[in-house]
Amino acid sequence: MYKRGVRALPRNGAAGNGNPTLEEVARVAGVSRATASRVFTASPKVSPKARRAVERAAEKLRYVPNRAARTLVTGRTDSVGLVIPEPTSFLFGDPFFPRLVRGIGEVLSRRQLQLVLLMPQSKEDEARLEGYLSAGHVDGVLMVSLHGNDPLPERVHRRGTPVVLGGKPNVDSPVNYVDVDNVGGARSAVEHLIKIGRRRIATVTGPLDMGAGVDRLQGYHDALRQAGAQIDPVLQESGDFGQPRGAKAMEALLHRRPDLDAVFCASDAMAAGALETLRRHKRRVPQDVAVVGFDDSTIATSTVPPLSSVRQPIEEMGREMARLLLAGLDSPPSGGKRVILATELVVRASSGKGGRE
Amino acid sequence: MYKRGVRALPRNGAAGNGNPTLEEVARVAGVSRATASRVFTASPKVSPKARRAVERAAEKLRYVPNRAARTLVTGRTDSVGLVIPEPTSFLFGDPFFPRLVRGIGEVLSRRQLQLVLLMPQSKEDEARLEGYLSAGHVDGVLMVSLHGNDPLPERVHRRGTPVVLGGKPNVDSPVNYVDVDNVGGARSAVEHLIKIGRRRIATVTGPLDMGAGVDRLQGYHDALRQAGAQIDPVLQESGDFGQPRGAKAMEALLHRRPDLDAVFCASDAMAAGALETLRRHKRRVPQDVAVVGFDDSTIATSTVPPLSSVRQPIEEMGREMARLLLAGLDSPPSGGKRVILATELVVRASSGKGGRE
DNA sequence: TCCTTGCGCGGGAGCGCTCTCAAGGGAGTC
DNA sequence: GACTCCCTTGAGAGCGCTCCCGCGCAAGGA
Repeated sequence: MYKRGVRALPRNGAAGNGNPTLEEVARVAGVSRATASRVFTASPKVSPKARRAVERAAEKLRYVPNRAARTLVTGRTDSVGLVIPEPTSFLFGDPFFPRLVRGIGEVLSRRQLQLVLLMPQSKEDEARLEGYLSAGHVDGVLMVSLHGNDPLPERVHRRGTPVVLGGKPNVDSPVNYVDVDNVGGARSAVEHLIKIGRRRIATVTGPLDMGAGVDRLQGYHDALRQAGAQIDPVLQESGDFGQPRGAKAMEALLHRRPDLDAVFCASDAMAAGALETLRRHKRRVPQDVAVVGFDDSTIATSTVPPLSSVRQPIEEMGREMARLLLAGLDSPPSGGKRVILATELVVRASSGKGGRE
Repeated sequence: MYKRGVRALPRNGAAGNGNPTLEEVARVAGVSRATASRVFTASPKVSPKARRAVERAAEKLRYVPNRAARTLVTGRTDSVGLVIPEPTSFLFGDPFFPRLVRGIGEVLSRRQLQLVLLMPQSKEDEARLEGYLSAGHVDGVLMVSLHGNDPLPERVHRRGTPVVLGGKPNVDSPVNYVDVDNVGGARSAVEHLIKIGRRRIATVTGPLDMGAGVDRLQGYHDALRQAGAQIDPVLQESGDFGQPRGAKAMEALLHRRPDLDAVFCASDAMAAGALETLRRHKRRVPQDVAVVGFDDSTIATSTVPPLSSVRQPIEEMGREMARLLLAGLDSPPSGGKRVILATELVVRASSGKGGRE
């Protein structure tokens, strides 16, 4: 005898997981499926009585709408992707990542949107990513800090999915972005060094294939120029945001200009490295050499002396990215919006009183 | 005349987004939808010829399967949730969060699973979360570091969704978890202090409503006991993992036991605070007081002197969590699995040579 | 040559939901 | 009292996919 499939039994699939469906809620509430649906889609066309009945039934059955079914018909997924390229996560100072995600989450959760983390780890992943993002698996995309000129955001944007970048893209692109005022932050750091009487101000830059690296160098130049000072390439050394490179860069700077009296480092980690080197060379900080970092990370308060640093509104950046994306979800595709958030110099002992002015 | 709906036109919804469907791929490939489907579900029952035809058609049309439709019928979502309670993200040293997520992502991406970040930010969010997790919106759940005895993981586990915790739960629970060997790490730190000749070893604990806090204190006790030393409550001060509390706790300890000759801090940030206080009190580190931290964060290398610290395999913890979850997805619900990962003491100047032994 | 075996394939149902359409019924108007 | 209007409701189709069922055909055994 043949084994025969039994048609009447539910198949596997979502039906099998024991979750109540809208159908059941409607039955318990004594209304049609359509009316029950209207309650959950916040449609206004439901009588108070019917609404109450449905709400009670839903509560009783612990009903939770099936997102897949909803997505299938509406075309919305109620989720947004956050793309973080592999190398990025390590460059960031301190609690950058959690703070950013927190800001994003704050705004998204008010709209009941889920955040899907996408971290391509190989070329293969990256190739798949564009398809994934464009296929409607997410309603919008947030991306942080790309190196070089990644074509991905622009491609996805063109395919019609709203995109917001965190950090200025290297190339000129029609994609919306939010950035902190790296130029202004660096400028205020260097202006501060000038104001406390420093004249031979060096800098350790970030990686110059990143917007943040370029802009912080720009701010350094701006401040010097505005003060009528000359820009001396000998006072400039490039780094990678990491502590060891900071130490090495400081070594090189001291070798070339033993008489430098201040250094602006494009990250706190590099500034910590610089402090190390300065100590080894018996330079007093801030008396002989004043030091300012960037990021205002936890490192800044743990060094000796504590680091003056430029504070960035990371949470706010996350929030603003999410807000910009939400605006893009509601209205037709737009581009070219940019939001720049102010930074703030926090002066501590590494450039503070006790100097020689 | 009435406005009449035009039935023939596609409605809004996923059909409107211009993405090709399986139907179209099948048509182009000259096979049935069922056969095309078999190609994408990696079913073996497809002739090489048909398979090639489908693959070519898919490539040509840039076909990406619609996840919602697939989920609707299979009941799988191919995504897992990562739950991070609000207060948590701030407690963690340094690059904890990115490193953990990276480890998780490494394993998940090999299986094409998406990571959905869930950060309940209010009581309301938390209430919704249980429904969300149990309703089949994710195939499994990863959760990190809960305070107190959060009933959520156990509830979700009981409702049939695989769960893996990062960090030991406070209460005894049937939920799988991965943790680093906090007890062993702390023990090795204190044993090291004993070995370099310290006898009055104090500790600044973490929050004692967290597993990590309790276990690190436990390790401190174990090491002392094993060395035949007495456990003196006067040498013990509680903290919160943060730098300011570390500084304050050190103050209290020095006041009570001016003759202490070592301190083990349950986090690097607190150790940095302790160094601050010791400096103010003109204690030399490590000559007068040796200091060891925990986390081996970026702070550890930026202090003066650099901190000895206990290194944790964070990426590996993420990977192991993901692996454990994958195992749970494949096989029937299981519980009670636990994986403890070894830690490693990194000795630097704060407890190193130049001491007085 | 006929029958068995099994592999590959297509037909078709249905997952749970939203949304359009049209119908029912109560209130308001002349 | 008859008619109109609007507010609420239900029926039904269909989103794109997977999987069960059974058919047909080629290969192997008798």
